[in-house]
Amino acid sequence: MKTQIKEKIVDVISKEIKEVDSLKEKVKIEIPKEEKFGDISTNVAFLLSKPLKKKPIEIAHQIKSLLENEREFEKVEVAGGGFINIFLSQEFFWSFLKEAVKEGENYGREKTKDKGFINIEFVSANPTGPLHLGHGRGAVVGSTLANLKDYAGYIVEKEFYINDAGKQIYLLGKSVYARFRQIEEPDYPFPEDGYKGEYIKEIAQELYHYEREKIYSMLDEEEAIEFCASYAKNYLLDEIKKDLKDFGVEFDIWFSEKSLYEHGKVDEAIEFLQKKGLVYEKEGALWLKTTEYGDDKDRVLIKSDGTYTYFSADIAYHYDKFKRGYDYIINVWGADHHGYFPRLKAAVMAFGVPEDWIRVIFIQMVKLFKDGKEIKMSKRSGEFITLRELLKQVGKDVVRYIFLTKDSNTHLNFDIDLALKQSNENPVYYVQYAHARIMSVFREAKQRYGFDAETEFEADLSLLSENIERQIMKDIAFLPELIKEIAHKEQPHKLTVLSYNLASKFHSYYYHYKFLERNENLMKARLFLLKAIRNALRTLFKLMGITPVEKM
RNA sequence: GGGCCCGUAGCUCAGCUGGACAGAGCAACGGACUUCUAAUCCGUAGGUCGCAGGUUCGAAUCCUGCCGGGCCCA
Repeated sequence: MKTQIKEKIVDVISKEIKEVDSLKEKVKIEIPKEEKFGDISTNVAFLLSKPLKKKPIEIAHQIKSLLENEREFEKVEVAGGGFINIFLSQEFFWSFLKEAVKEGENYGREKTKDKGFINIEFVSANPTGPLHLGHGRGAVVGSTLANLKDYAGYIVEKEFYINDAGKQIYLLGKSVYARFRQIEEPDYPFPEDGYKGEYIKEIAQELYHYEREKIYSMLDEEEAIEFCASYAKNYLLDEIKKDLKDFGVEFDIWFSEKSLYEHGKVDEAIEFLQKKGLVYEKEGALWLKTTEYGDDKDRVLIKSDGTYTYFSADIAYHYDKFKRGYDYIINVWGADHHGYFPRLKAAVMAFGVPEDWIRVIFIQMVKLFKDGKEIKMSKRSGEFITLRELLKQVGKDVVRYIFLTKDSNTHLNFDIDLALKQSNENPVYYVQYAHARIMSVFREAKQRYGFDAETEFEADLSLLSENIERQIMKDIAFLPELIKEIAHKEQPHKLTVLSYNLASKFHSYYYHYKFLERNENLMKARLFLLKAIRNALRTLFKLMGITPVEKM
């Protein structure tokens, strides 16, 4: 809608002021914070100031007289040294209102998926333990971003990369095996750097129960460790999948690192780069010329002992993604990996894709607070609060919403006590309450008047003449565009702001006006508006993965 | 030593592809329930946008230096 209006404005101006065409890119259409500045404002006059060698305010007045004749614009004003503020006509908003009522939780959603084919990889936790809060944050950001891109017309694949081939998995096997042996021989040594969490003992117990004979009959200890590793990995992966599902996160692809080796994908990728002349040998190792693509030094693919580096596996993984034909890919990583990005990007660019084909969203740390104190977390020592525990304590909606309130690039302090409070310190309830209240009004309308707001009905929208009603209509009209902007800029955290603002306007509306009026036409008109609000809220909730509760 | 992120109201943070007096929530203070759910609403107060320069008609926003906190690498 903003783009439509921009076209319109530029078009009208260019009839008299040709210079505007070349500035089109820089023309900004904004939705002013303050009502008195209109529904839409633009900075064109400032931009034209230089080429026309006139004061912005003079140009603004000239433009005003041009725009005033357009019927979409009810009123045009000049203010603040050259801003042009435009008030849109009320009829303009009605079509959006009707659309919101008609389309439910898919209000404004792009109907054709022609924007592109993309992949978003997130969480990708090692299957060596339960998910912690950092993973949770990544899961929320990743899944919400996927929802946003989907809304905006992309075909999105969500992917989880399973690191099931490295040292960690071996160590996991060793740890489980040691706990297993300790059941009969309490003195059996536990590996010094092993995983100390209680869950290791649980897995060992399970193995002892079902596979005791089998493991003890294995002659080679390494074989037993490998068996334990594989068992534990599957066990933990199942747990991870379950946790994610309960958290409202599902994946399309579970990609195994191990499978890369098993299917010779690493060699395949290296060969591909070799043919491009980007690989060389030095000091017995095989190197990739990542410096050709902006990395600060070349990187090893195969070490002098003949083993692959983790980097080469990652290249193979991304080579696989490259061949799948995505328009671009997004990786959601913990911020501690930022140093790794330049070399991966370089390697990926070596395949022949543009720089922005691969994007990374970094997730900063989550610090957990309880009773005003920080709870330090460490996987090795086994001391941490898992995502599961947090979900059990606080609930999915609260965790998702709070994880979304901040830009993923800033540290997040998660205060458990605050999250547990069912009070106005907790914004999730505020937003959900708005939805519940509307549902309550609908129930009441049915009971009192036998009026079912869920069925299709007509309403005289001209009766929605209160100021707050106009404001709400405006919010609803602009919502789809704002969501798409958020999708484009990859800023899922802004969804919370949109939902909070809409809820806030509704709460105010609720307090000041009655919806179940004796005047049937007025009632219908207001219920129509309420239905649009409810659907707009549902649209936002769906994107954020929050439940639209009917009663609170 | 090098790199990345952050520093905005008492607290938690928006705003940062430059624009209208710097915003919100919570906390504080004062008001509003015979009403469709007060998990709500209405109002008051609160800020040298870390510091110093620079670019610009205009800087929280861009550039440089410094200070403070975090993370990664060596």
